[in-house]
Amino acid sequence: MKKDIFQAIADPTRRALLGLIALQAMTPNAMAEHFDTSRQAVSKHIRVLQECELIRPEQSGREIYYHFNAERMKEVADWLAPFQQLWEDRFSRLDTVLINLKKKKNVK
Amino acid sequence: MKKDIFQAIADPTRRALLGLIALQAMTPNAMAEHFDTSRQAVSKHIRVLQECELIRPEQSGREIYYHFNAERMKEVADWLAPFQQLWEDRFSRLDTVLINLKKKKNVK
DNA sequence: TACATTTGCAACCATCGAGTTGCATATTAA
DNA sequence: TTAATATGCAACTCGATGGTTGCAAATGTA
Repeated sequence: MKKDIFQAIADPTRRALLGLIALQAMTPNAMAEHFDTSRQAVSKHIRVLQECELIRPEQSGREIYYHFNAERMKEVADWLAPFQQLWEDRFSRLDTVLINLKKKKNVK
Repeated sequence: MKKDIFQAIADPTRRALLGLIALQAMTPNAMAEHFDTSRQAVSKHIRVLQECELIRPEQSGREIYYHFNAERMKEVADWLAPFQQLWEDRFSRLDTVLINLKKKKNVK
Protein backbone atom coordinates (compact mmCIF):
# COMPACT_ATOMS: atom_id res chain seq x y z
CA MET A 1 0.00 0.00 0.00
CA LYS A 2 1.10 3.57 -0.68
CA LYS A 3 2.38 5.36 2.38
CA ASP A 4 1.80 8.93 3.38
CA ILE A 5 4.96 10.92 3.93
CA PHE A 6 3.51 12.64 7.00
CA GLN A 7 2.87 9.28 8.54
CA ALA A 8 6.38 8.21 7.65
CA ILE A 9 7.93 11.05 9.64
CA ALA A 10 5.50 10.63 12.52
CA ASP A 11 7.63 7.91 14.08
CA PRO A 12 10.63 9.18 16.08
CA THR A 13 12.78 6.23 15.08
CA ARG A 14 12.15 6.93 11.42
CA ARG A 15 12.99 10.60 11.88
CA ALA A 16 16.24 9.56 13.51
CA LEU A 17 16.94 7.19 10.64
CA LEU A 18 16.45 10.01 8.14
CA GLY A 19 18.90 12.10 10.11
CA LEU A 20 21.45 9.34 9.96
CA ILE A 21 21.05 8.56 6.29
CA ALA A 22 21.10 12.21 5.34
CA LEU A 23 24.63 12.35 6.66
CA GLN A 24 25.76 9.23 4.89
CA ALA A 25 24.23 6.31 3.00
CA MET A 26 24.10 3.31 5.29
CA THR A 27 23.25 -0.39 5.43
CA PRO A 28 20.41 -1.71 7.61
CA ASN A 29 22.87 -3.39 9.94
CA ALA A 30 24.75 -0.14 10.44
CA MET A 31 21.51 1.67 11.18
CA ALA A 32 20.38 -0.92 13.68
CA GLU A 33 23.52 -0.35 15.73
CA HIS A 34 22.24 3.14 16.54
CA PHE A 35 19.06 1.90 18.17
CA ASP A 36 17.94 -0.42 20.91
CA THR A 37 15.52 -2.26 18.71
CA SER A 38 16.17 -5.34 16.63
CA ARG A 39 17.52 -5.29 13.11
CA GLN A 40 14.19 -6.53 11.80
CA ALA A 41 12.35 -3.64 13.41
CA VAL A 42 14.69 -1.23 11.67
CA SER A 43 14.12 -3.15 8.47
CA LYS A 44 10.41 -2.50 8.74
CA HIS A 45 11.04 1.22 9.18
CA ILE A 46 13.26 1.13 6.12
CA ARG A 47 10.41 -0.41 4.20
CA VAL A 48 8.08 2.41 5.15
CA LEU A 49 10.63 5.07 4.25
CA GLN A 50 11.32 3.38 0.94
CA GLU A 51 7.62 3.05 0.10
CA CYS A 52 7.20 6.80 0.14
CA GLU A 53 10.55 7.29 -1.57
CA LEU A 54 12.25 9.12 1.25
CA ILE A 55 15.17 6.74 0.80
CA ARG A 56 16.36 4.60 -2.09
CA PRO A 57 18.44 1.41 -2.04
CA GLU A 58 21.77 0.84 -3.73
CA GLN A 59 22.80 -2.79 -3.87
CA SER A 60 26.48 -3.55 -3.37
CA GLY A 61 27.17 -7.24 -3.17
CA ARG A 62 25.13 -8.64 -0.35
CA GLU A 63 24.92 -5.26 1.30
CA ILE A 64 22.34 -2.58 0.55
CA TYR A 65 23.17 1.06 1.06
CA TYR A 66 20.17 3.30 1.57
CA HIS A 67 20.43 6.85 0.35
CA PHE A 68 18.42 9.84 1.47
CA ASN A 69 16.10 11.46 -1.06
CA ALA A 70 15.79 15.06 0.03
CA GLU A 71 13.47 15.91 -2.84
CA ARG A 72 10.59 14.10 -1.20
CA MET A 73 10.85 16.37 1.82
CA LYS A 74 9.55 19.15 -0.37
CA GLU A 75 6.07 17.82 0.14
CA VAL A 76 6.31 18.58 3.83
CA ALA A 77 7.93 21.94 3.21
CA ASP A 78 5.25 22.89 0.71
CA TRP A 79 2.52 22.08 3.17
CA LEU A 80 4.30 24.04 5.86
CA ALA A 81 5.06 27.10 3.76
CA PRO A 82 1.75 28.99 4.03
CA PHE A 83 1.66 28.50 7.79
CA GLN A 84 5.24 29.60 8.08
CA GLN A 85 4.26 33.04 6.88
CA LEU A 86 1.92 33.29 9.84
CA TRP A 87 4.76 33.50 12.30
CA GLU A 88 7.22 35.41 10.14
CA ASP A 89 6.61 39.05 9.34
CA ARG A 90 3.26 38.56 10.89
CA PHE A 91 2.35 42.18 11.34
CA SER A 92 3.30 43.32 7.90
CA ARG A 93 2.05 40.40 5.86
CA LEU A 94 -0.69 38.71 7.80
CA ASP A 95 -3.47 40.02 5.60
CA THR A 96 -1.91 38.92 2.35
CA VAL A 97 -1.10 35.55 3.82
CA LEU A 98 -4.70 34.94 4.68
CA ILE A 99 -5.72 36.03 1.22
CA ASN A 100 -3.27 33.59 -0.31
CA LEU A 101 -4.52 30.77 1.84
CA LYS A 102 -8.08 31.50 0.79
CA LYS A 103 -7.14 31.69 -2.86
CA LYS A 104 -5.36 28.37 -2.65
CA LYS A 105 -8.38 26.83 -1.05
CA ASN A 106 -10.83 28.22 -3.57
CA VAL A 107 -8.88 26.72 -6.43
CA LYS A 108 -10.72 23.67 -5.18
CA MET B 1 -0.57 11.80 27.65
CA LYS B 2 1.59 14.36 25.88
CA LYS B 3 1.21 14.27 22.14
CA ASP B 4 3.95 14.59 19.59
CA ILE B 5 3.44 17.34 17.05
CA PHE B 6 4.61 15.09 14.21
CA GLN B 7 1.97 12.60 15.16
CA ALA B 8 -0.59 15.38 15.31
CA ILE B 9 0.01 16.37 11.69
CA ALA B 10 0.22 12.76 10.53
CA ASP B 11 -3.53 12.53 10.20
CA PRO B 12 -4.97 14.07 7.01
CA THR B 13 -8.13 15.22 8.76
CA ARG B 14 -6.09 17.08 11.34
CA ARG B 15 -3.99 18.71 8.63
CA ALA B 16 -7.19 19.84 6.95
CA LEU B 17 -8.45 21.18 10.27
CA LEU B 18 -5.30 23.23 10.72
CA GLY B 19 -5.79 24.65 7.24
CA LEU B 20 -9.30 25.69 8.13
CA ILE B 21 -8.50 27.20 11.49
CA ALA B 22 -5.52 29.06 10.12
CA LEU B 23 -7.91 31.00 7.93
CA GLN B 24 -10.36 31.74 10.70
CA ALA B 25 -11.04 30.67 14.26
CA MET B 26 -13.89 28.20 14.28
CA THR B 27 -16.18 26.18 16.53
CA PRO B 28 -16.16 22.37 16.53
CA ASN B 29 -19.60 22.29 14.92
CA ALA B 30 -18.45 24.55 12.10
CA MET B 31 -15.40 22.32 11.56
CA ALA B 32 -17.47 19.17 11.48
CA GLU B 33 -19.52 20.52 8.60
CA HIS B 34 -16.44 20.35 6.41
CA PHE B 35 -16.00 16.60 6.87
CA ASP B 36 -17.94 13.41 6.45
CA THR B 37 -17.17 12.22 9.96
CA SER B 38 -19.20 12.83 13.10
CA ARG B 39 -18.85 15.85 15.32
CA GLN B 40 -17.40 13.66 18.06
CA ALA B 41 -14.69 12.40 15.77
CA VAL B 42 -13.72 15.98 14.99
CA SER B 43 -13.82 16.71 18.69
CA LYS B 44 -11.21 14.03 19.28
CA HIS B 45 -8.97 15.55 16.64
CA ILE B 46 -9.38 18.91 18.32
CA ARG B 47 -8.25 17.35 21.55
CA VAL B 48 -5.09 16.05 19.96
CA LEU B 49 -4.32 19.40 18.33
CA GLN B 50 -4.95 21.21 21.57
CA GLU B 51 -2.78 18.83 23.58
CA CYS B 52 0.27 19.79 21.55
CA GLU B 53 -0.81 23.42 21.51
CA LEU B 54 -1.33 23.70 17.79
CA ILE B 55 -4.68 25.32 18.56
CA ARG B 56 -6.09 27.12 21.58
CA PRO B 57 -9.69 27.52 22.70
CA GLU B 58 -11.56 30.74 23.28
CA GLN B 59 -14.83 30.32 25.12
CA SER B 60 -17.72 32.49 24.01
CA GLY B 61 -20.94 31.58 25.73
CA ARG B 62 -21.64 27.97 25.01
CA GLU B 63 -19.50 28.07 21.90
CA ILE B 64 -15.77 27.53 21.77
CA TYR B 65 -13.72 29.16 19.05
CA TYR B 66 -10.43 27.41 18.34
CA HIS B 67 -7.56 29.55 17.17
CA PHE B 68 -4.52 28.45 15.25
CA ASN B 69 -1.15 28.73 16.98
CA ALA B 70 1.38 29.10 14.21
CA GLU B 71 4.28 29.32 16.63
CA ARG B 72 4.13 25.62 17.33
CA MET B 73 4.70 24.84 13.68
CA LYS B 74 8.22 26.08 14.16
CA GLU B 75 9.11 22.74 15.64
CA VAL B 76 8.37 21.05 12.34
CA ALA B 77 10.11 23.77 10.37
CA ASP B 78 13.18 23.50 12.58
CA TRP B 79 13.40 19.79 12.04
CA LEU B 80 12.96 20.25 8.33
CA ALA B 81 15.47 23.08 7.92
CA PRO B 82 18.71 21.09 7.70
CA PHE B 83 17.20 18.71 5.16
CA GLN B 84 15.82 21.59 3.18
CA GLN B 85 19.32 22.75 2.45
CA LEU B 86 19.98 19.40 0.80
CA TRP B 87 17.67 20.20 -2.09
CA GLU B 88 18.31 23.95 -2.30
CA ASP B 89 21.66 25.23 -3.56
CA ARG B 90 22.77 21.66 -3.34
CA PHE B 91 25.87 22.01 -5.44
CA SER B 92 27.22 25.07 -3.72
CA ARG B 93 26.35 24.28 -0.13
CA LEU B 94 26.14 20.51 0.21
CA ASP B 95 29.41 20.20 2.07
CA THR B 96 28.61 22.81 4.68
CA VAL B 97 25.19 21.32 5.17
CA LEU B 98 26.65 17.96 6.02
CA ILE B 99 29.08 19.58 8.38
CA ASN B 100 26.24 21.38 10.13
CA LEU B 101 24.23 18.21 10.46
CA LYS B 102 27.21 16.44 11.98
CA LYS B 103 27.86 19.27 14.39
CA LYS B 104 24.25 19.24 15.51
CA LYS B 105 24.43 15.53 16.08
CA ASN B 106 27.65 15.64 18.04
CA VAL B 107 26.20 18.13 20.47
CA LYS B 108 24.65 14.96 21.80
C1' DT C 1 31.67 -27.29 -0.87
C1' DA C 2 30.53 -25.82 3.64
C1' DC C 3 29.79 -22.01 6.58
C1' DA C 4 29.05 -17.23 7.98
C1' DT C 5 26.96 -12.78 6.90
C1' DT C 6 23.40 -9.64 5.21
C1' DT C 7 18.96 -8.92 4.27
C1' DG C 8 13.90 -9.42 3.66
C1' DC C 9 9.59 -11.66 4.67
C1' DA C 10 5.96 -14.02 7.41
C1' DA C 11 3.58 -14.94 11.64
C1' DC C 12 2.38 -13.50 15.93
C1' DC C 13 1.33 -10.15 19.72
C1' DA C 14 0.23 -5.94 22.32
C1' DT C 15 -0.92 -1.39 21.88
C1' DC C 16 -2.56 2.64 19.52
C1' DG C 17 -5.64 5.30 16.68
C1' DA C 18 -9.69 6.84 14.48
C1' DG C 19 -14.25 6.02 14.08
C1' DT C 20 -18.91 5.17 16.14
C1' DT C 21 -22.91 5.63 19.66
C1' DG C 22 -24.62 7.18 23.96
C1' DC C 23 -24.78 10.33 27.66
C1' DA C 24 -23.77 14.27 30.87
C1' DT C 25 -23.06 19.25 31.37
C1' DA C 26 -23.51 24.02 30.35
C1' DT C 27 -25.56 27.79 27.97
C1' DT C 28 -29.12 30.03 25.23
C1' DA C 29 -33.96 30.49 23.71
C1' DA C 30 -39.03 29.88 24.06
C1' DT D 1 -39.14 26.51 33.83
C1' DT D 2 -38.67 23.83 29.79
C1' DA D 3 -36.64 22.79 25.52
C1' DA D 4 -32.97 23.16 22.22
C1' DT D 5 -28.11 23.76 21.18
C1' DA D 6 -22.99 23.20 21.78
C1' DT D 7 -19.58 20.65 23.63
C1' DG D 8 -16.83 17.09 25.96
C1' DC D 9 -16.18 12.47 27.79
C1' DA D 10 -16.65 7.34 28.17
C1' DA D 11 -17.15 2.82 26.19
C1' DC D 12 -16.78 0.06 22.37
C1' DT D 13 -15.10 -1.74 17.73
C1' DC D 14 -11.76 -2.63 14.33
C1' DG D 15 -7.92 -1.95 11.57
C1' DA D 16 -3.11 -0.07 11.68
C1' DT D 17 1.32 0.00 13.84
C1' DG D 18 5.62 -1.22 16.00
C1' DG D 19 7.84 -4.76 18.21
C1' DT D 20 9.35 -9.63 18.53
C1' DT D 21 11.05 -14.41 16.82
C1' DG D 22 11.94 -17.63 13.19
C1' DC D 23 13.19 -18.72 8.61
C1' DA D 24 14.58 -18.47 3.71
C1' DA D 25 17.44 -16.50 0.00
C1' DA D 26 21.52 -14.42 -1.70
C1' DT D 27 26.28 -13.27 -1.35
C1' DG D 28 30.94 -13.64 0.38
C1' DT D 29 34.62 -16.43 2.67
C1' DA D 30 37.37 -20.49 4.45
